[in-house]
Amino acid sequence: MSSEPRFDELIHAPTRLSLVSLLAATDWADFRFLRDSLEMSDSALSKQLTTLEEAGYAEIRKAFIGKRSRTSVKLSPRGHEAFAGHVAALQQIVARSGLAVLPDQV
Amino acid sequence: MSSEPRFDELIHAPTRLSLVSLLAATDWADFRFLRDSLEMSDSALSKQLTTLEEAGYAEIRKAFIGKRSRTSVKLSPRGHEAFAGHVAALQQIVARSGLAVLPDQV
DNA sequence: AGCCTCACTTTCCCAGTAGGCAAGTGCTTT
DNA sequence: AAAGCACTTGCCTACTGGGAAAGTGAGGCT
Repeated sequence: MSSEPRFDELIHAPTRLSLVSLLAATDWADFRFLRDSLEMSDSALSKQLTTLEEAGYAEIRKAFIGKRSRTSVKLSPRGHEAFAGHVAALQQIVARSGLAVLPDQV
Repeated sequence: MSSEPRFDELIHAPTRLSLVSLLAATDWADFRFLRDSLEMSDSALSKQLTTLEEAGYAEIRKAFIGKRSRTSVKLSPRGHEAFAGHVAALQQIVARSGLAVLPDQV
């Protein structure tokens, strides 16, 4: 299920690439988990999540676990699409270097 | 010969990633070839090449082909190292998602 | 009620970046 | 002498990401 290559500037930015990649691997991931895994500040993460949400790449859910609020996020289908497309674009770029032969999930 | 993963911000920037990747595939590449392949302006390319040179990632050679000057560039060993390291870092990041940038080294 | 904490969010600010455009450089050609 | 080629440099503007700190809303404590 390889997507069409489509370089996505929004996803490419270093922190977002890590973030999206992590989200792609999980279902709902919660704020603290992401913040700690990526070692970023609350504000930086919050802003990036908002960015992803506004792009339609992520869904943000605020739920109450017990009495404390917890924010969780997951990639939307569009987010998954975009990520896969971006990775395909990276493959294509890198392939030019001879470093990699395109895998194409043979 | 896979390098140690080492995310390189300098290489990561979109245009430079394409540029370095292209350089990694060639030996000496000339200015016009790069400019046309990457569809960038003279000034943008010139600046990026200077950036790569200052980082020690590229060598710039000005030669005279006939009577006209030609500028060519090639990745230095350090540049190759950094690029390979960066690709490995991307691979590592993306691997978390279950996708792959590189085919082998599963 | 008033104050504190938790879990983020938002605002303000700033440094860094990339690229367009225009002018400059060095050499050659007419 | 003027124009052209092959870049290079300077100027400027738009945009970005992150730190610091104040703000928000719900729950707890006394």
